[in-house]
Amino acid sequence: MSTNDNNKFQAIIAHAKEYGFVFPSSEIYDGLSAVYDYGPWGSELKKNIRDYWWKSMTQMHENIVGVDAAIFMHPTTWKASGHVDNFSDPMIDNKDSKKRYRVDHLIEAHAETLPEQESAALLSEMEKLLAEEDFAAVKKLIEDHKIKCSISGTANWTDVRQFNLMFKTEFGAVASDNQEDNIVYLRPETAQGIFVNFLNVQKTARMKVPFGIAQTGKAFRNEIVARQFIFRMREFEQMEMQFFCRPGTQKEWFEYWKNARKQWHLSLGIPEEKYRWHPHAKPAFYADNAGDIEYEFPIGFKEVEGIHSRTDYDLTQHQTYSKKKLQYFDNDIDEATGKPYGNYVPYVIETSIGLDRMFLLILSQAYDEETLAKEDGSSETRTVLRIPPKLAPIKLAILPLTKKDGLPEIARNIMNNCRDEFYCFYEEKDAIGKRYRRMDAIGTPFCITVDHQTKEDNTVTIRYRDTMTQERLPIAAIKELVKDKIK
RNA sequence: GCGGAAGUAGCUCAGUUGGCAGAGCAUCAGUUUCCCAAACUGAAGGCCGCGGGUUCGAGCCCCGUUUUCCGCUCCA
Repeated sequence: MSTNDNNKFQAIIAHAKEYGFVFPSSEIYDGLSAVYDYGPWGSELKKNIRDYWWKSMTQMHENIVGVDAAIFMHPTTWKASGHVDNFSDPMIDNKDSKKRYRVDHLIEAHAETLPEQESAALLSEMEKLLAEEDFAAVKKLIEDHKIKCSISGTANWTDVRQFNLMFKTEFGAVASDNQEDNIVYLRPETAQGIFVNFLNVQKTARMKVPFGIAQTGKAFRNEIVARQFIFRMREFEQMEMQFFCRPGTQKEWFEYWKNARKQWHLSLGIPEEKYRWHPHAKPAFYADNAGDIEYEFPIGFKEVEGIHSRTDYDLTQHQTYSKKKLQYFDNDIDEATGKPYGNYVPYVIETSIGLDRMFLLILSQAYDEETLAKEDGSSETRTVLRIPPKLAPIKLAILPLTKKDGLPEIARNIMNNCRDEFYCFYEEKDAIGKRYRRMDAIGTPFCITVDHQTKEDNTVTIRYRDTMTQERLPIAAIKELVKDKIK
């Protein structure tokens, strides 16, 4: 990462706050670490990205429908998904080397150096203590076995700490005698809300495999370190689609979605060379193929979207834990046997994109400090957000050149005529140049200016954000022109 | 969580050896302005992150704390 690019990242963060896109959460109380709020133009931009994704998934695919599942889910959901067991790893730090270890990895590595019997005894003791969450005893176990850090060679350890990646909260007003009964989790991914509704959706919307279920919504992960602005937050929004297909066809569907998702990104006019496909060398245990779509942020190539072939893992797990059949009866004829494919648990291809990351992607791609040569030979800087018009928070600014001679009235009429189709913004304060630059800074792609000629022939000028060029056009043509450009 | 740096007006930043809290831009009111951050006049804006300490006196020195950034660490 070059210093320059880091400066650009800092500039984007400052710009996002200054112009009402993203604020630190609870800022008057000194903020809350790694939590952010979206401001007036940020919430519009975020909504537009979400809408664009939603429409491209549901409206544009006859075999994909949406759901909006609750954030709270039955606690067993997370036992079935594996999050309860795999999403909390006790850690320990060596005070000398500052190296952090997962406790189980540290002890297992030591066990491998021991004779078989001792090794087995150590591991069973470790598992017993971890299951009881007796971390003081786990630390004693490490000390008693004189387990050392491979870097510092010392056994100078911190206490064992647990990092639960899922947030817990209490459910219901009255505390139960058994507190465990009251615990619910804030979902760490939206996907499970889709899986548990698999049959509800399939039956009620009369979907036939292959089909997909889309969902957008908040998810929560108590990251050990959450940083880099809105790139890694503890509360974030996902846009996920789970695509259910016949077992054996998952490879071709994986390729299909990998390509389709790439095309979605390119449809926003973002250059292909800013993207990279990163295949996972070792996919998670439940997946048979996985990879990420990475984008070159100012802080380097980072994951924006993951595409995973999740096999039948999730549905099978929920089937086991719920004791409910989660199968699909496929009436299509298998050419190999001449009979219907029959009952099976579908395989799943997941596409999962971070809405906040996509937001940061759009900002990173759009942010530009353009140097303009002035007539007197000097130069000035124009800060402009080249947001794709279809995603821009404000589509059209309507500006009377002066605030008298009846120009504001004409501008107001144009505003009233257009605002039901797209987001318009009216402003009569300050010199026209300053108003143009303010619109540049929040990414408004088009500005209409009403001048004295308007009173004579009902024409106005339209000024384009990216080129700063202007054209004259009749008032009657404005609405269609903008609608066409934001399509 | 560890190490380093930083926190002064809405924003960007000055602030001398420890001696009255400052500028530009932005904001508000008014005048003037016919196309790219215009000019003039005036106004408002501050617990100098927070809490202690040293001192006659602290934005400045010391300790603690918090937030942010950078580097580790972690990451389905």
